[in-house]
Amino acid sequence: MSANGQERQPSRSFIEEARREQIVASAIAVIAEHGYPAATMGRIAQHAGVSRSLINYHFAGREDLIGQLVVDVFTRGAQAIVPRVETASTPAERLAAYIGANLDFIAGNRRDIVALVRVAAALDTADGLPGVDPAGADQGLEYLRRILRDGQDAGQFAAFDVHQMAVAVRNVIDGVSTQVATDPNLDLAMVTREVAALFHRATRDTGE
Amino acid sequence: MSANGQERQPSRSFIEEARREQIVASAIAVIAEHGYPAATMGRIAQHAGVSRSLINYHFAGREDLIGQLVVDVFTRGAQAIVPRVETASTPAERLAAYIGANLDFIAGNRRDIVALVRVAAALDTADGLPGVDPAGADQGLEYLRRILRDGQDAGQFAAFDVHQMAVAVRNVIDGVSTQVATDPNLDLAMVTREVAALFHRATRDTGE
Amino acid sequence: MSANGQERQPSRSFIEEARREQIVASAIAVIAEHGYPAATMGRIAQHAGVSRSLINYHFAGREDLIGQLVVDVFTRGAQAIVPRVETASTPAERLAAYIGANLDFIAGNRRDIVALVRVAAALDTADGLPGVDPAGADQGLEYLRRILRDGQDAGQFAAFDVHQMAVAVRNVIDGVSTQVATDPNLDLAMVTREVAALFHRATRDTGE
Amino acid sequence: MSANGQERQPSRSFIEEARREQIVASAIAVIAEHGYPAATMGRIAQHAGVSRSLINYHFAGREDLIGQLVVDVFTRGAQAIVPRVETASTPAERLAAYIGANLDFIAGNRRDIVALVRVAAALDTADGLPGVDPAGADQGLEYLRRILRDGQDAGQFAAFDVHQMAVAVRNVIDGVSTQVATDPNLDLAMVTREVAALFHRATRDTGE
DNA sequence: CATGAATGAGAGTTCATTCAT
DNA sequence: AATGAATGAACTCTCATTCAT
Repeated sequence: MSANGQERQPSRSFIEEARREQIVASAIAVIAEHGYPAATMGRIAQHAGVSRSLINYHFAGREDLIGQLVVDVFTRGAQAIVPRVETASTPAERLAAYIGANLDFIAGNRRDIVALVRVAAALDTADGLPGVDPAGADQGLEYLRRILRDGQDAGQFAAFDVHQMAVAVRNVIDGVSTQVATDPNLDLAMVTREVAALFHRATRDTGE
Repeated sequence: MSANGQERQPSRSFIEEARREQIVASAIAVIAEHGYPAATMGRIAQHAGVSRSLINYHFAGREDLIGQLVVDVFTRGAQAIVPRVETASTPAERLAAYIGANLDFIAGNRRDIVALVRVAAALDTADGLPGVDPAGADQGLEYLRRILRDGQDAGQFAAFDVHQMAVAVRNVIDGVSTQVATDPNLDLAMVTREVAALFHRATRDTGE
Repeated sequence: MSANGQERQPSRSFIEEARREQIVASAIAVIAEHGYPAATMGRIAQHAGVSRSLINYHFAGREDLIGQLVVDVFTRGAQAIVPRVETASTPAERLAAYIGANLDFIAGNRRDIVALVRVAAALDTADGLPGVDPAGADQGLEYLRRILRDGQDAGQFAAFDVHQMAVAVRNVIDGVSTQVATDPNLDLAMVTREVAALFHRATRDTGE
Repeated sequence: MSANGQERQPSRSFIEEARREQIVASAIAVIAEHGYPAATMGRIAQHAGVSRSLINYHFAGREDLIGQLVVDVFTRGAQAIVPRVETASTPAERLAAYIGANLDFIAGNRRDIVALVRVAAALDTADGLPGVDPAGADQGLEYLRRILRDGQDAGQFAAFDVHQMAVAVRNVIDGVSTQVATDPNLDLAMVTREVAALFHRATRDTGE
């Protein structure tokens, strides 16, 4: 029998958990280095130094593995970002914290982010696949929308469409991920300042 | 002897040109409807009502076909956008015109844009593929950078990093393409107003 | 595109028809010689001297190929048997003709029969697969039942259960196929006499 | 060191014997319910509630397990059938007893029989496998042949070929197993009467 | 200009089996 | 006595591409 399965076994052995993480890490590495289409089970296994079968032993299949990868990076991202946002008090500070925390996370997890972006691009391209967005992404967006809505309610932000502004913020952040994928030497500190300033100007209420 | 080839044969017969366009159009349709991974040569051929072999006769291979697709949409986009930008006089108007023209083109060519976005996502992911960006995209960015630089030189725009602002504008615009791919009923007129306003506020010099 | 497909194309090219028959023949040969489980696509292709892909080009998949095999042998069998039964006039003669024609067909098509029997055994073992029986086999049985029923109605046959007798006749005949599969030197002429005599005695009305 | 092996270790511990029977029973259950091809080691282990490895610990391999299954059912069958035949005195009665005992055993052990039939079908199909027949089946047949030969010697049976008649009897009986596998509601009492009557008429000497 | 026939490479998955613990 | 972890072989199928016609 395999160690994975439809029915979640509540407890996974230590060694299994380690292998799963190792394999997910290999998937991230291969995707970041060679691109999503090149991330075949064979290459991932090779990178992990294990047999192809072992991946199918620990995961229900390719889809399951990729799904775990997304959950993995997503979860770590949320854990890094949310606390920082929560420490800020005013909406404007929260927005800046959101942007800063996101870009810091990108800076500290370049490969993971590159992999995530590429997977996301490939997944929402798929025919019938629900991808990861409907649940995860929209939940992330809502978090951002709330910050913006709070700012408008507090009279600190201008009268823009909250959803479109949130989408813009996310697109710019995600775009930085892509930049990172292309240029490994990108000065993320500078980028953070610029992006934060951009949206500071774009959101503040100037009484116009 | 084949009619395609890396080395551009200066003249292509009328019927050949027609076939090429027909096939590119089919590729666009299939990618837009079923996603990039599902866009196999077989399905594209089927949609075009021709044999698979014919695609290989008219194009040097899959890569060539996709490349032509990108060039095709890109070229049409540039032809629609540049003239509108040129009619505007001040940098702020030119920026607004750039955004408006882009989103109008997206609105009027939803399927082409969806296909382009999906291809781009898959391509910059590819291993050794040069993609289409290095040449095309950077050229497009430079056009945008010049608008912004002119605005700063004229003292109308604030002191932001020109490259990062240009990237942000493009990412927001490209993000709209993705939104269009997901939600076919998106109100693009509203989106255009919001995006234009966003970058108007983000770029203007407020003397701060 | 492949030459097979869900939608039956009414006309198949000559060369295609030839290839299909050749591949089916190879499948029969491999199954007869090495058994059904050993009849992988690879071995069938190898026996036919073609590539594995070609089988998938001409057939929709393994299932389709095996299905064609069954239909093929079944059809040839019916064409060999029915006419001979029809020339007989009395039910007893028709029953004898049925048995004789069946065993003659088995004798003349040993390998095909062996393959058919093995496939049938493997198929009706499969979990959800309808196999080939529901349609084909029951239709064959009904043919036999009619002969027996006619004999009873005409007062020539004893009062046995028609269905069970028909099943018995078929099982004995199919058993001979299995014997043939095991012992290639079986004297089928003798077997034919014995089986015919057996069912002659078993069916005739002795007024008991 | 494993507890199984080709070389029979004279004594098997109690617990080991219990495990072996449990596993064989699970194999029977899985084959009867899901068919032979679906009866993988994994599914058998799962049904038995043990690990896959344990099966390989108690048996020399898949082949060994299946072989034990056949021997198991075969042995139980012989133990149920032979005594009943031995109580009968005349050859005709013995033949009837043989048929009746066989069908009764089938009736009382439907699942085991279904599994046995399916395994047999798959096995005599196998490439190099000796199957179980050469030894077991022929021994069973010989038992039947002796009954028939005795009947002819005693002048009670007609002058048919003893081997072919024996084969026919077995095929009809085995065919009933297949019927049982297909139709769980089969009226076996009726079938027993019909089959017994069939071979009574087919074997008796009518002085023709 | 266009096609049908054919191929080879490679993908994901399943399975019986082994081995250290 | 029993297991979890791991493997290697094999299988079916898809796809871009080639070539003779």
